[in-house]
Amino acid sequence: MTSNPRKSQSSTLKAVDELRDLIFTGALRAGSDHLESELALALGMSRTPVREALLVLQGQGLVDVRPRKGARIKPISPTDMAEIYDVLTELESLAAANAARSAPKEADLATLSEAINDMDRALRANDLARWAEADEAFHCELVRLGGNSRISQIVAMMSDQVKRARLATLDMRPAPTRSNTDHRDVLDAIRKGDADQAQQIHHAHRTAAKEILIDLLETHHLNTL
Amino acid sequence: MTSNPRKSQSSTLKAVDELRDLIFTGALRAGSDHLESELALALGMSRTPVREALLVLQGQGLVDVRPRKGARIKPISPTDMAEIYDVLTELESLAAANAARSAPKEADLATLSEAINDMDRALRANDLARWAEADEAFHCELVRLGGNSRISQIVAMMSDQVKRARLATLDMRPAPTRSNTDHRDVLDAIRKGDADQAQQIHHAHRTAAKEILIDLLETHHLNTL
DNA sequence: GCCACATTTAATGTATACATTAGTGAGATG
DNA sequence: CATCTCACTAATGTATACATTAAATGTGGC
Repeated sequence: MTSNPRKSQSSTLKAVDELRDLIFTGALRAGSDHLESELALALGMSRTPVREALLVLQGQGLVDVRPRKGARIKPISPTDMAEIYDVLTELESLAAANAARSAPKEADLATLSEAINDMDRALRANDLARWAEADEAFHCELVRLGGNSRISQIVAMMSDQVKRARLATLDMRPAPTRSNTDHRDVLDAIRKGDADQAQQIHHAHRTAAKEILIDLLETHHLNTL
Repeated sequence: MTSNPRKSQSSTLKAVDELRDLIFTGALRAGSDHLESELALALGMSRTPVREALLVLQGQGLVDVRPRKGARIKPISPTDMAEIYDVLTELESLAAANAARSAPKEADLATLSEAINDMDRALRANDLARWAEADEAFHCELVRLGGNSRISQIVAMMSDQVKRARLATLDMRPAPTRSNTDHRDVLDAIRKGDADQAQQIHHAHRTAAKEILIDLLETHHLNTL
């Protein structure tokens, strides 16, 4: 029973998935233009599902569909990064507060705790890619615990928009050891049910991350990642 | 030169506009299902642009496309309302703070000020529909002044999701006179450049609105607006 | 009379043909 | 030589034909 659930997906959904992958990995470079027919050929399907997929991706802020110029893979500027991190900061820390207020049982915090441990292990192994993965899992789970599905959705969308830029700058950043202390502190605050503290710590955590990233982009003149 | 810009729009965009109108006015009732072919017939176009429009509307959280059951107009429950207002509260008050920090000139605040006056006039004339319109203009402009385009986008999307429910409950609510004092206070705080105060007042303003609405929905058992 | 299964059907999913149109470049013209 | 026009091209936008498939319906066996 190793059936691949993707097998039964519609071409449109497959196109969305595959295009997202191509965008995240940089196979479709930021700022580049792509005709519908070109993408259809590459994905082995007709233009119809590709068009539909591009509409979806446009809704997710990943591409701009520009008639007769092709779909442009949206680049991320330092300004974009600042906008997105401001949204993430605000909504994630609200989620952290709500998570604390919801008085979760220890079992509910297992995933969060595991993500923190994963980050520790990844850091010790100097495996930044794996650290990034666990970091994303942490933030995703934290927001889920907040219990607001719209916040989860928005945070996922904003995270996707900066995913490429985050990966590209991963090895330019100082080792995120401080980051993990923050994560543990947030978890502790949630355990204690201290909503204000959870919110405050997470807010500071994200604000710091924002500043590091923006500085990085600006000093390296990375204006279109 | 009274050319209608809509005239040149694609069918897909026209379909998006028209379907949104039908949803907001309630012509397409919350919770109802609609086949692609039915909508295509109603809009006088083929299924292709209707399908594309439905994908866009699904991205905006206004419909759910469910294979073989038709597109369902998403209803709003009290829980949805709470989720959405929490997002609006958080992001709008951040925008208010940023607007205050941006030290806008008086001319930049003209639209905001005008919206407040409109609300006053509408209240005196007992014209709730016009008050609602001006209220929306106020919130929209406030967020625009915050200078974060993603916040504008998200706020617009969340507002759209509750638009029907807000209109439907308009004449059940107490006269929003307190609301307008809040608006003026927020504007004053922005004028003074007091970011914290702007944020705090607006936060309280939205939180109060949330509680009034949720109470209303629950006492009237309006579970699927 | 009820359940399992085949058959039908109605809706979506996809490909393709066709219509439309923005951009391009050649040629004429000042 | 610059520029304007017009036809052409290539891309999107739209309709339609066709493939697929989930649900509904009926049929036979038990």
